[in-house]
Amino acid sequence: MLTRERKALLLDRLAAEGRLVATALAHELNVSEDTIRRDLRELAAEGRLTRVHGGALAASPTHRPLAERGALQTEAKVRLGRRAAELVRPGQIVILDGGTTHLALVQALPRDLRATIVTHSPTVAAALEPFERVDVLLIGGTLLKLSMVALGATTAEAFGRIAADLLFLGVTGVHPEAGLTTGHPEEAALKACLIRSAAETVVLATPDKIATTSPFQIAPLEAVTTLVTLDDRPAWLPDGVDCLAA
Amino acid sequence: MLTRERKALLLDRLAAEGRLVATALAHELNVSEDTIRRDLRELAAEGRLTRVHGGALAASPTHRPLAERGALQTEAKVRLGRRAAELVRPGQIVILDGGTTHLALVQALPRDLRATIVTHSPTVAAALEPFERVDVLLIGGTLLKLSMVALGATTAEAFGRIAADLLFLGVTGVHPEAGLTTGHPEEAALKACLIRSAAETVVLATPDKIATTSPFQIAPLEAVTTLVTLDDRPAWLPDGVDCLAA
DNA sequence: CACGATATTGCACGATCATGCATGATGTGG
DNA sequence: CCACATCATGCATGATCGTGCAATATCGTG
Repeated sequence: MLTRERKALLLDRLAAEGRLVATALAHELNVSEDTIRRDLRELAAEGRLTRVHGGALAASPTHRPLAERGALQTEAKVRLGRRAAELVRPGQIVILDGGTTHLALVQALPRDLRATIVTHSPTVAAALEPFERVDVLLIGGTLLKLSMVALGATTAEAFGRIAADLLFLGVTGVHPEAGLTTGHPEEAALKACLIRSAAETVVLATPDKIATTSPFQIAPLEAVTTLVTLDDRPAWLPDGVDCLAA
Repeated sequence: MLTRERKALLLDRLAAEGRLVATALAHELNVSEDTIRRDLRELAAEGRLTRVHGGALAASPTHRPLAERGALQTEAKVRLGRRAAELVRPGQIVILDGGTTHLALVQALPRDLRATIVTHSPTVAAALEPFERVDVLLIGGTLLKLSMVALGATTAEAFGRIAADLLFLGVTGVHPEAGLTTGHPEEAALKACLIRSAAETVVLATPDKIATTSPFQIAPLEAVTTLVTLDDRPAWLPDGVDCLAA
């Protein structure tokens, strides 16, 4: 039996019976208990069920709407998010910028991740609700409706007091000469603050953003530590910048 | 039977019958009384029930995770939200506390409302996205997963700098003697800050919160300007407090 | 086809959890 | 005050868990 097939069967069974018992399933499916435990652990990390001692129970239903909203994500963003989620190490302090791409990133994080996430996006913060072991630091400010992030002097000041390990930065343009750009002047200024507050800067760029520019510059390309894309590394990317293909 | 499953069953039974008898449950579930006692002890430690000699009684309601109660976006909350939304006048500065009831309030606001809304709940902030003419001031802080609101010194300080016209306050208990109460000490302290930051305080109370208490007091009943309920005005409500039936 | 990379599985190990029992303490009702 | 039920605690036992490791299968690529 295929692994994915077995996992699907586990979820079906869970939906039907409301609970799963590891030992019974191992015997029934003729695999070791280790394998079943592994399956359950992985499904739990995806938030599809709740792991308990001896088996698993159905996940609390409130966390479903998140999964549904995830359906509106484009394939590209989901892939970028998954790849980027692998960059987060346990215990790190991570700044998450706003935007649907980073929402996809959140959805790709393992449910049992232990980390501190700093964000000025209420949408991202709300999506972090199911992650019990993640400490969330919400940065306030005046909300910009267009991109749903907090802006303003207090926001910048708050980020100035933070030294994070990792920053996931949202941009609307990545260009050989213009560097990182976005469509709103205050947002650009704040994003520059974010870069200063983190040791490493990761930019997730869907193909439509590569080699394009928006009116307001955030920083030169050299400010980026890692660029995550779907395609191959652009030739014009500076040597100091890593490039990961999702 | 799985341990967690058994605990869930105990809570269900408690909700249905209002009390639990240890010996009877031990016999019924085919486990020793020690096990049942252990379960009850642990559930009591989590605040999900009140331990008494011989069994357990229902605990004061809902200082449970948002996830568990949020699932039921009940008719009651929608009605309360609709009634409360009528209290908001154009141009006002309004503080919105967290909680599903206030989420219902947001849904009931007119889409063309022009106002400033201040909130420390990312969930509420996210729900305000479609309101183009509403300015949203997001207050940051450390996010409490249980109720999904920002807490901490910076949060309180930020509210201290605000003078709002109207506050919609979330509580888990409205009681003639204990006053307004909630299930988390820091939350209670912050809610007291909110009251000081607003000229008028409105409390939306579903029937399960009326005449009940939670462990931590926010303020006496006199701090309330208007109480919005589903039923008639409670007799014990101080004279200075208005009461609206939704 | 050959080769390395990756995924999957089972096993071993020490750690943790759940359970029932014994014991002495505490509460309850007469 | 006594008899009895209930309780908390410590302990032993077996089940379950997570991790690291090795064997095998599968995949991708040249």
